[in-house]
Amino acid sequence: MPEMPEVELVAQTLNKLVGGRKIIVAELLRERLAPFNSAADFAERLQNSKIMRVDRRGKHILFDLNNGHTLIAHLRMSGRFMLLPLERENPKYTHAAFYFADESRLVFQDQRHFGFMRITETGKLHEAKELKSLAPEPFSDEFSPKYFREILKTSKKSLKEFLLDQTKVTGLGNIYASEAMFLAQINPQVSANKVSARKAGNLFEKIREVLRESIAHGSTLNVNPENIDASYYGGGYSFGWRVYNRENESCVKCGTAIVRLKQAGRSTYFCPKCQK
DNA sequence: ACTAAAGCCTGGCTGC
DNA sequence: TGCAGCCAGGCTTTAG
Repeated sequence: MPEMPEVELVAQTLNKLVGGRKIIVAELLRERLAPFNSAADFAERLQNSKIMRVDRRGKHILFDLNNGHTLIAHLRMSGRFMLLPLERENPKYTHAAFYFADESRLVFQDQRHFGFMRITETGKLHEAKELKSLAPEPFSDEFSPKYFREILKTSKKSLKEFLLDQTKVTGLGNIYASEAMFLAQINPQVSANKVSARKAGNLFEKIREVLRESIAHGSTLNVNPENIDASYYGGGYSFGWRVYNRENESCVKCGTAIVRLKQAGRSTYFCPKCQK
């Protein structure tokens, strides 16, 4: 569900809330959450490990443990973390729980069961299949206008589908892909390899802009530990969408009705006048 | 090698 | 009020 800015904020918040804390006991309550680790293995690798820090790669959250392991977690559509006091019961759809010495616990809750976790050796983290084919981080030097122009040339997919491909560009999801194409005034149906160098350069800037803007909005929110994803469910950025979820509403630039179309089964929103 | 569709799940909303 | 059908910000797997 969340895209890169939301995952970034969740990771930052987790780092503040549980970074430096030691997991006394871990429970995998739904085995399929971590299909590559048995429940026993999962519990054993986390037990008595200290969370050194919490980071992000793409839309993955990484818990760096002091025992040579890293817990990879992906929220997918509906996953969320909550830090609960002892007296609070696990909410419905709690699939994992990590207990700390003060008896508070971090739970992972996921209504739609799409999220997943995996514990891997930190030394082999870059080999993990979830991470190894991800494109460079959007704010890294490696993700450059030149990289972006050249990778665009390799794909005949529609620009929208291309932007959602995490091996080409990492971090964008359905919302920010639409938003970035609107700001860059490019039609989402154009083939990736047909985007001109000038437009590609512009889109590159707009991708960074929407991500930066969203992080800035979310980070001003007061995040409730019991709902660590509050930054995007209740957050301010959803009010700032220019085209996303605005079918038939007026374009903020020219007043034309925003159009929704389906690409690869997903909704894309765009202004047919501004994005010819 | 590509692309398209199905699949994983639950729940909320819309329209009849 | 009930119910069918559609929708959901992600990603993988299977079929073609």
